[in-house]
Amino acid sequence: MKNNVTIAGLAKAVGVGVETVRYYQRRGLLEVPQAIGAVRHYGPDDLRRLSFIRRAQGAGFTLEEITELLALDRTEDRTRIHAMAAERIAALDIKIHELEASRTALERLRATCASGKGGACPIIEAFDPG
Amino acid sequence: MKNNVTIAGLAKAVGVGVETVRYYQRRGLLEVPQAIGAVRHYGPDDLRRLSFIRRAQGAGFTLEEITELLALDRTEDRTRIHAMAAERIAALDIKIHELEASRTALERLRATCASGKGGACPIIEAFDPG
DNA sequence: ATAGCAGCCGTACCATAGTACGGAGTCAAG
DNA sequence: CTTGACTCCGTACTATGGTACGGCTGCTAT
Repeated sequence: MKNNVTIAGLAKAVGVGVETVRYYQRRGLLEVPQAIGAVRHYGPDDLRRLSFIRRAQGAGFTLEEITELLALDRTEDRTRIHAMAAERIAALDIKIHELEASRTALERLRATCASGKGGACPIIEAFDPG
Repeated sequence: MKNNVTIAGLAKAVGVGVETVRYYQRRGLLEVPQAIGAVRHYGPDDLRRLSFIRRAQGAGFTLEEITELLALDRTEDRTRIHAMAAERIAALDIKIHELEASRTALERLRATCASGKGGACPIIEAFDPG
């Protein structure tokens, strides 16, 4: 488990900014590693943790929830983890359906307004039956 | 086209707060109707417009984009409308796939951590192959 | 006619998730 | 042994989309 990159390397590996990493440290999502000399060095653990944060955000968890998930990872409170996962899946299902409905409405709008000219292209009505 | 509700009625009809309606007025998304006496009254047009704003938000348009859409509704610039719809559909497709991938990962996590006790319940790894 | 709720207005404040900035220290190469 | 890039740190600022507050006024019911 060699610790060999500094903050910029870590950030780049996950596609975030240095300031974002520091922000996560401040919020307690990432721990601040021991400095070798005056500069911190990061290893694979930090990388996996940071990747996880990003993916969890993609799943719709807030940073606060992710903080809790990371804490749960240490305690292994399965009940709570299970509940949080289930809750998020339910929210995702709703969201996905909403987005699909929006997509349908937009597709309809696109089709209606595709022809060159003349006639109605009713934006406001486009979402009505959605 | 009778104008018969005040701001609270309008807000309630769409499920937003009065302050939100006022906020949209300030941003130019909703026009401020003529006051009858000192109080504004809102009609079906305002209702449709406000509903549209909410639905468009649901489709992922920002308030700024919605402002543009509402302007386009007057000019009927089909090309621009078409482009905005297409752009948003593309973004929705990406988003929907992301959420579906997240859902799969969460489902896996939920399954893994469902059993009562013992063994790993690896939260951080849950999203890895996702 | 008067209490009290609604509406109106401007301004201020909130949450979330960063992003920027400026100064000081540090490390590695030329 | 200096230059330049990078790090560290605290603080401040940003964007987005609201939400709250307080003073004033005017409509309505009792």
